Amino acid sequence: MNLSLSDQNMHNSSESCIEDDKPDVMLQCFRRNMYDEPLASYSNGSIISQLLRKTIHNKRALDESPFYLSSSTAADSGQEDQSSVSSKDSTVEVASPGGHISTGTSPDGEHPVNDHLQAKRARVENIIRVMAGSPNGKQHGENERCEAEARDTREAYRENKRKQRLPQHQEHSVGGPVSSNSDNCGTKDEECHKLKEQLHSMQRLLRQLQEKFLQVYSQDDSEQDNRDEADMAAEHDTQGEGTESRYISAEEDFERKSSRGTREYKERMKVVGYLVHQRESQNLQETLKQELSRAVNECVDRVFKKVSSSGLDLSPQSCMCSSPEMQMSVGADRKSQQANSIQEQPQSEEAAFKPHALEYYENSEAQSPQDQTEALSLVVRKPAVTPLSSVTPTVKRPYPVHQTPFQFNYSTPLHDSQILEHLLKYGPHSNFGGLPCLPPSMDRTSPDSVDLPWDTINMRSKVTSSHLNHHSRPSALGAVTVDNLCLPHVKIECGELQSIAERNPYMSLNIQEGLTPSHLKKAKLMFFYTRYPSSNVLKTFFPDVKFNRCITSQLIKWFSNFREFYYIQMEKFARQAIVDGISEVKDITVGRDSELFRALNMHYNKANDFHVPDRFLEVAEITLHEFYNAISAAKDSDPSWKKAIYKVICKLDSDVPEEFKTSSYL
DNA sequence: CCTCTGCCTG
DNA sequence: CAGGCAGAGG
Repeated sequence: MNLSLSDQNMHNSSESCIEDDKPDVMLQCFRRNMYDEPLASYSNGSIISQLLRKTIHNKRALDESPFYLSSSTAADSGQEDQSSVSSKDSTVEVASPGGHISTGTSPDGEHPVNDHLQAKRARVENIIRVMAGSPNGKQHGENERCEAEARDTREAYRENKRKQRLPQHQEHSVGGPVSSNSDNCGTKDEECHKLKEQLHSMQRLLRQLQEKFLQVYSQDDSEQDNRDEADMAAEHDTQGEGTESRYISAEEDFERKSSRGTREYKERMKVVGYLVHQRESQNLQETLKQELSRAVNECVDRVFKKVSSSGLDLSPQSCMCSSPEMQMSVGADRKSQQANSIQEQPQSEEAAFKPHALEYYENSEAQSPQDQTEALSLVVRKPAVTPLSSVTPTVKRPYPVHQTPFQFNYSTPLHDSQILEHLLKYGPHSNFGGLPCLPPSMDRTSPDSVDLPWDTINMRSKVTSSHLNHHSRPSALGAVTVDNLCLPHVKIECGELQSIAERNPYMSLNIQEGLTPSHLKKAKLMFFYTRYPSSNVLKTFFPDVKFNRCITSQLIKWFSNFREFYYIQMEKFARQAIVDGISEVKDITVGRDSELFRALNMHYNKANDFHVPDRFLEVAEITLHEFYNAISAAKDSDPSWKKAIYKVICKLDSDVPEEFKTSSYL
């Protein structure tokens, strides 16, 4: 966004770049001049250049975003909005030359190629060294030294660019002659080896930084939540208007929660992320985490603001947000992603990934759900977007299973990336298994020992089941992963979520035009409670469905079909009982081991991960008795003999648990 | 009339 | 499961 004049000039002038004519010529030139040539001279140049090429790709994606322009992108562009990084630590400086550092002007462009190569090489080395040099962010001396070195290399870089654009434009740049430093010594092989080692150490560092960062943040945020509220309010007052400032303040808010060292980690990780090819995905993760945390912070603020103004109740109970399952969809995504990263070609995915995350922020403030069409079409194949308010923000996925209830399978460890993926696709507030409602103490208990606040529903511990864990057991993994995400321990009531979802196009997308397999599964489970749900009940329990005549009748039809199957089974088993010579109705019972129950369970609860309420067994037994009696009494000769039974059964409906009302209950 | 239901069929 | 149909009920 804040392209300075000189920056634009750079773009323009670089259009004369020999090899490329694309809009991103500068990048192209940048790449070729800064990286490819010199690195190609190394034996492992291909690796590095590949890495750097990916950096360019990244940058391109980021270039479209104001958020990254202010910080991350500056590293490569050599230009930056000073104000946007003024609060950041020196680490950034390494990558962000700023406008005031003296740069060598070299209109003549007569530098020997050797100096060139060395300068470029030095730059890469410096950046790497900076990253590896002080992982704890306390070796300031080292930092400064690196900065000095980096400044030199930056100068080389600038000079390089200038060489391309200056033949015509005699830029009035300030600065002295370049000191193309070549502090390196040794052969190219040594260089190569050094680089390799540095790369490895950087990888390790990145991991450490990630961990530390997460720790620090998750520790801090709980303590600072209250203070941050006030801070945020003040900040909003003092800072400029507009969404952008909002987000900036959110970022600062986010950063305030981190220690200074952590901030340095973050900055370093940004830089490293652009350099280290192998850590590409991790870098993406980090970036996404930051952005997501920002988003969550903002949402929290909104919620609290609204709460404080409306005096709403934030009781955790009212927010039994269940976990939407992602199931195979996400699994597939995940797999493909992993496969991609293995094949080292995740660019396309990233390209489709980051921009969306950004759009999410860009649009979250002003855009109405209806306006959001383009951006999401990439993430979501289903174009239909309806503004219906929904309790649980979920985004439509490119899968027929819409609503993507997010499933945490115990047998499947979740990675941050998966959570992030979910967050990105379904919004920060798509439940991670009712996270907000559960006490932190439950978070890390063993999944099997978790006692969930479910009265009527108890999950059967079918760990191996890859199917729906319909009813969550939400917290165990969900909360943990959220912790790892450094997300604040948000306690958001569903109503608040809804209001957020209403305002946030990205989160209101889970409202579906039509019914999906998830809805069908939910309906089947509901059948355990009610055989004859009224349309009102259906509307109540499918809040994420945009009801119309067609949808309603379809849902009703479902239950009609359920009943049909149910009664067929009843009749079948009743007749079987008669055939078996059972003479007493009392001898007919329906237990969980009975064949009848198995048949029914197989139909309505195929995954067998839902604990069927005892009441359903009672009703089934009663129904079976009714059929037995009727058949025994030869009433089945009457064409409408079943109707009497229906009348009895329809009175046995019980209330569907409130938990089913959660839109993404499954 | 509309809604809901059940039955039949594919 | 969904579509079509007919019938009951408001």
